Amino acid sequence: MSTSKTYLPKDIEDKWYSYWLEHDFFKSVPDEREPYTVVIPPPNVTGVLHMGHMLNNTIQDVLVRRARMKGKNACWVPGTDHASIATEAKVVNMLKERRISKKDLTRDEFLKYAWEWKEKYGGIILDQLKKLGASCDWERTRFTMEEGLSEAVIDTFIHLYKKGWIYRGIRMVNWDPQGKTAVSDEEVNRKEVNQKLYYIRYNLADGSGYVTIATTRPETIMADTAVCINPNDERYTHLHGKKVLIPLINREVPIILDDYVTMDFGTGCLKVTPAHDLNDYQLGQKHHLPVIDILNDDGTLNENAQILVGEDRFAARKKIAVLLEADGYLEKIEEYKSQVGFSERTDAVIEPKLSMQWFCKMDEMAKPALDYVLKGEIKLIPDKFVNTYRHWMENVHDWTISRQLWWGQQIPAWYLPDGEYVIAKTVEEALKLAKEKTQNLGLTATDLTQDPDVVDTWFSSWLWPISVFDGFKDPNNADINYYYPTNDLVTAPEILFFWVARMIMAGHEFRGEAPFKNVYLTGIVRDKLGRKMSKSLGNSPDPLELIEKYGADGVRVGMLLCSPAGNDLMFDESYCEQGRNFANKIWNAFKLVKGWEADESIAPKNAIAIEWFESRFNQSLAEIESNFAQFRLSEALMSTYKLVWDDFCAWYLEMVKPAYQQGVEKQRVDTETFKATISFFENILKILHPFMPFLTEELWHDELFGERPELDCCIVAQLPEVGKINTRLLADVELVKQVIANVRNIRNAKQIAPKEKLNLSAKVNSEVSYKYYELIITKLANIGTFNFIVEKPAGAAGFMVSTDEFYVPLELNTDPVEECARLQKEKVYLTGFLNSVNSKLGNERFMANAKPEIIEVELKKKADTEAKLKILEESLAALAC
RNA sequence: GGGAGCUUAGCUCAGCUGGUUCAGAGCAUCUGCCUUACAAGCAGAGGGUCACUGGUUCGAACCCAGUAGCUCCCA
Repeated sequence: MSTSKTYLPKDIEDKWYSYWLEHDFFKSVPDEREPYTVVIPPPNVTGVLHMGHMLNNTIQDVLVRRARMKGKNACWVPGTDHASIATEAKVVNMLKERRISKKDLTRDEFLKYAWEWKEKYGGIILDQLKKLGASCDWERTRFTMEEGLSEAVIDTFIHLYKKGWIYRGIRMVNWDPQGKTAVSDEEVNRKEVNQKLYYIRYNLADGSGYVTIATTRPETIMADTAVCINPNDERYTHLHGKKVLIPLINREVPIILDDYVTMDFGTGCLKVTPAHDLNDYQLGQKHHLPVIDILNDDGTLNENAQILVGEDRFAARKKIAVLLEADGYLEKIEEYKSQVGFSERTDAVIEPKLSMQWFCKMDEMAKPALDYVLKGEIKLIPDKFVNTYRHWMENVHDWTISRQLWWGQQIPAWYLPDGEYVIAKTVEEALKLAKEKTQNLGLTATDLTQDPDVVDTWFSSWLWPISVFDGFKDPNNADINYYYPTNDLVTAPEILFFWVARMIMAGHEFRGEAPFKNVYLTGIVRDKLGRKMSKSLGNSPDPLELIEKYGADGVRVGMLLCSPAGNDLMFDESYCEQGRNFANKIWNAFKLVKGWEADESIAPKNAIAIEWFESRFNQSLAEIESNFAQFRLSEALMSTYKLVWDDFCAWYLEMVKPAYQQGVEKQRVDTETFKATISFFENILKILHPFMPFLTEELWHDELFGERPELDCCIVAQLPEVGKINTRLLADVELVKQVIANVRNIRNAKQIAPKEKLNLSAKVNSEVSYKYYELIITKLANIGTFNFIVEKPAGAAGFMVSTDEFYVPLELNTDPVEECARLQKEKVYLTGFLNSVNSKLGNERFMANAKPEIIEVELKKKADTEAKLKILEESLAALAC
């Protein structure tokens, strides 16, 4: 082991990661132990590691490593998501660079390229997770589009279709003209955008005047099939039953009446465009209006528009404004703010579009999925998300599951020449069904065409906790029976509905059981200024560079230090720096102890320090356990941090550390101290391991801890159990620490060097036996002689700890005036405090209502304060001031 | 428009059933130290009208109402 002055993570991280892999420490197979299962939220196969993944996977790894160290059979299943839209877009771009157009390829040719791309670039992210130390069972790595998982998707589709929960229909969908596919409501982000509101005149067909309508989308007027006014609008009664001409193309459309129209918005006249607006579509259905679709799939205008054919919708908007203006149809343009939908995947403006799509009914599945959470069978952490979850589940819409893409599971619907369809897993089965359906025995496979669309990616990831254990293919296999339901799911709140809710639905439908017990929702990683980390802002650090700079352990600690459960975290590199410094602190504490050697001939003298640290350790351990039980990871880490840095390094090691012995290679300490310290250190390594796996594993194997068999590794060490806690000792040592701090303070104030010994006199008025702690006090406060007195000495700097008095005789006499002022100030404070306590105790209603314990506390406050005041008075009298 | 949440030290956050010596932590800051493990360190210190206004209570950071600001979700 190197003895460098600082911890150098680079040398050891790869070494130990490989060691763990080679010895199958991450591997899990069912056995008699209790399982602990986590399935990774599968990152996009196209993805690269970002800060959100870092946080998410650090948390999962801490939980998994802890479970492993608690003797559970820990299984963390990794994998990736095929991410239809994102991946297909990447492949299309790759092809573009090679001057190949998707249009010129057959489906099979395209998929060949896509798989090629996936093999080459996909899954980089999983290798990156290894750098972080993720202890996934890599042999279980799954991919949502691999054969078995795709089969599960198809079976699920058929199952739900047979139940009548999947149907086909013409609906207004959210169309992404860039991805050229429908997307679900959940994949549409609404943003407020500054728009223009165009006021356009429509001439009445009979030439008797005109009406003015207001619209943000003038390019769609050619798709209008009516103008609508509110029947109660008195301004327009003269228009009832009339017709108007659409400007520029002069097509005649009726004026219809409906109280849907808001009279005070715009002009009170609404253009009705059923093909390009959801509300207009509903209005059109009600009034039996025709539907004229003037847009192509890519957002350009088609022949139905008659003018501006081939122009993009936004270019057309500008151009038509010019045309309308030129012909005198444009009355005015106003600035207007409104919500516009953007595609989550491509950020293109969503176009409402009528199309034939597949839908999955949600209402029946939502009910039981809601119950799991409301009844507490699934816990959401933090629980504030329960409300959000309920709200969504009670207002759930049917799920648009078809996507006009090739990368994904192709919908198992087969169309017959007459437009009818059958749902079947294979073309053979489809043919059989088709023959039954049509009674036409002459049908052949070539008469059937499979639906070209694929299902939404979430339609495969909602099966993830089941499908990774092959629970569809083989519903009774050993893995699924052992690992399902999983324990904890760690994910981002933004996919609570996309993914978490639907997994619960699928879990209930296909296993009759919730897929997990706890859902830990992490915050969003933001920068110091609270902005979301994003590529375009360039405010996201590269996680791998951070690991390079601060070590994986440092970064893990940094992530957790700033991640309160459920709140967004304002990430800053300085947290990683703190993590690195912590690693270094541990490294150096280790170096200190490694420089020691047990010597039988030295009499043990640190029994008190040892007993104290043992109690302190157990106290912290209890705290850490309770924090973990409540998923307060950040606080569990902080308790650990303080235990190690403050209690172990700053106090314990300083208490027991031998004075420097010159001329020896190793510093000699008594055997008892040596053994205790090593055992403490080993326990500290254990509780640190889930947070800092690499450093702890490295130190674990040092010869200081003795010879270890090959498989005796920190990663599988069993966490210590909470042992006995001597609370009296802990309380006493707190007082002892105060004595030491006060002496140090006097040193500081009087500019006395730490090396110079001081004398200390104690006038003990309480029950505390300071004699017992003499060694600790003299060592840590660097005291020459420590004696006990009954009379206050003259010319000494004094301080009080609880009701005990301490004096440090100084060569330079203390200034009596200064001392007097200090005591007076103290007296004023204590008198005020006593008054407030007395008034409380004198209050009849307090005495009548407060709990007895509280009254007791107040009485003790009173007694203590009175005792202190008495001592103060004596001191003041002695100083004659 | 509907709903949820937040506001405590310069920053990030704890503060559990209203009650433990005038509200805690980490970081940052200030002062002094290169003290034979660690300057990525050590010792010590300072820093708060618990967003605001009112109410309930013997007692409020905590409960209630209102106000302001911020965040998120849904339409």
